[in-house]
Amino acid sequence: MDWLETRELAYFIAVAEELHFGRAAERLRIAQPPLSRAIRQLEQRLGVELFERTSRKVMLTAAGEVLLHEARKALDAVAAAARRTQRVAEPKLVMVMKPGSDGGMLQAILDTYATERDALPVQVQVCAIGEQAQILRDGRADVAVLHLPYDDTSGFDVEQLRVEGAVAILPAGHRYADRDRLWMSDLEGEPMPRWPGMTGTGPEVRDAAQLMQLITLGQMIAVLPESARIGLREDLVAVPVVDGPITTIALGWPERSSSRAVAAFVRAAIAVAEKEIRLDVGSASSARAGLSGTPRPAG
Amino acid sequence: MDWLETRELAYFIAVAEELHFGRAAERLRIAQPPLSRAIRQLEQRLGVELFERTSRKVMLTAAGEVLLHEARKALDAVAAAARRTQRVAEPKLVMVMKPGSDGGMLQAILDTYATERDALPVQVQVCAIGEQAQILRDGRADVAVLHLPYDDTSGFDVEQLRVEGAVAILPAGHRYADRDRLWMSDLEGEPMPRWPGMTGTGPEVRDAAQLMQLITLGQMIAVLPESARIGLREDLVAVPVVDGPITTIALGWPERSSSRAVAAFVRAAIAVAEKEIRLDVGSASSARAGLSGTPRPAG
DNA sequence: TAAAAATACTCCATAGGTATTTTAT
DNA sequence: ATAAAATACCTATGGAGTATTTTTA
Repeated sequence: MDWLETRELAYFIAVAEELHFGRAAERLRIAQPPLSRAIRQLEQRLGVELFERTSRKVMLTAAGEVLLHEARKALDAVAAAARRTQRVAEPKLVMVMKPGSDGGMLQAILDTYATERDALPVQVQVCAIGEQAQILRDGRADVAVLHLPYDDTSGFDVEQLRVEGAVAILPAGHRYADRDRLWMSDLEGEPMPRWPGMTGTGPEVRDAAQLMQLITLGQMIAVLPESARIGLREDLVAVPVVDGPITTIALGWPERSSSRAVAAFVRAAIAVAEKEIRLDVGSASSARAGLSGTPRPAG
Repeated sequence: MDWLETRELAYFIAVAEELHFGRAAERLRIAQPPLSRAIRQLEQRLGVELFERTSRKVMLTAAGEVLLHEARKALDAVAAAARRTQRVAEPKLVMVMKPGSDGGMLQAILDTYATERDALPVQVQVCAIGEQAQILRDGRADVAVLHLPYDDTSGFDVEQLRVEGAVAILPAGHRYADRDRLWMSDLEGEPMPRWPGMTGTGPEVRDAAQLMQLITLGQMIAVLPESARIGLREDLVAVPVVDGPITTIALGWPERSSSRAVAAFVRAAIAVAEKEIRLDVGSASSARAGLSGTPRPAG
């Protein structure tokens, strides 16, 4: 054999993440000695030291860091291969999004899609913030609603749907609640949420409901894309932030996809987004830009 | 185990490509029966039929087509994991390009790169036409010079370096050899080369030297990016084709790369390309466009 | 009837387990 | 002294080989 086996990569990742052979073995539900041997063997096969180990501490070498990175990508691809193959049997399109991230376009997209010739039943899967990319990468979903530049789009083809400005979400009684617009500088010093996986200060927030709760309680405020207005609790207000971050709502799908169903979904989404913009011409609150240059799926 | 093994995917690909268990087994250097069993087992594990087989013919099912596509991506990723890990030990940057595809910028890029703090020794690997993407994908190279829209960039991050117009390469005695410019319509009916992997008519051509030879012999002409002028044989002439295809010379590297060396190389290439354009302002023969919007490697 | 895949069986390489030793803090 | 990795040794799963049967064009 001249190839690395999936099992070896999975074992390596477990050890690299735990930095402890015993715990990693437990996680893998095997005993510690075979794991030690497997890693040694992997190192010999690659001709490279992956860990520096003493009896007290396990550390990744530079080569180990690279393999951790690459092995994750490889295992994602292997998992995706299995999932996407199995999904052929039960034809449906799985779309993943975080709650409320569709800017109110989803219903129209689904309706338009349903009229397409290549349409399949759509299963909308709602996930936690920041999870979409991983779910798309390992084959659990076929399409994702992404927010640029926040979500990592590498490895995906992407089509931008809409560009949104920012609004500040404030408790109704906030001193800025009556303002008709704000600047970022107005908000300096206000506590802001920290999303999972992001670094920074402030309390970590897992989802929007949690965030809104904290804002209501006066613990923090947040600057969000303007579509956060949709379905806002009545004890909160949204004030445009003129120089706030611009967000792009986009659709992502696996690179080099050959799925007609995905292609049809993307077409439907673009049609809806373009229709919206046409209705919206002249409004300062919404604009569409930078749409070309992204390849669409084949078919 | 709940994951597919690399071996199973490799076996599957062999059968899917040969559509014949005996030949596939030979290629894999194993006997036919274990291969049949392995594929059956894979089908059972996935719960999906991958082949329709009779004793006379083997055909891929729809699910099989999907798996072939996905398994190739997955095995590329596994191979890349091994190669990139091993390469940490012998630190160098491998750059892959097809001959003459650098538009004359390479020397300057290498010189600029050498002055960067994160620079490593560079090994320039010259490959056949259309091979760059695969070599980058399976980890044999760290960076590639690509020609858009001809090379498939999916799975890579890309930075555009220069946009080029087209020239027709003609034998010195050709009836258009003295023209100072041409239109595509002038060239209708002329025999043109067919590149490997591309469909179309005309004799297949593997590399530029071969192509130039055939043009010299009056067997064909070619429309190429204008940098093909560099080092042109003296028995050939290049005439601008006003409405010919526009080519972009770009640098590609693995998505989500975290290599400082790659990042430095990309910086150097961009610096050189931008300097060239500054020198070139006002010239009609060269322009740079659409540079932004592509992420650069981290680090 | 013949080419090719599937079955039957046998064997052995190796993944994995248990008991123990070594090592570095 | 002790936590944790490595080593020694054993077991058994399952991958691969040979011989044979089944299938269908």
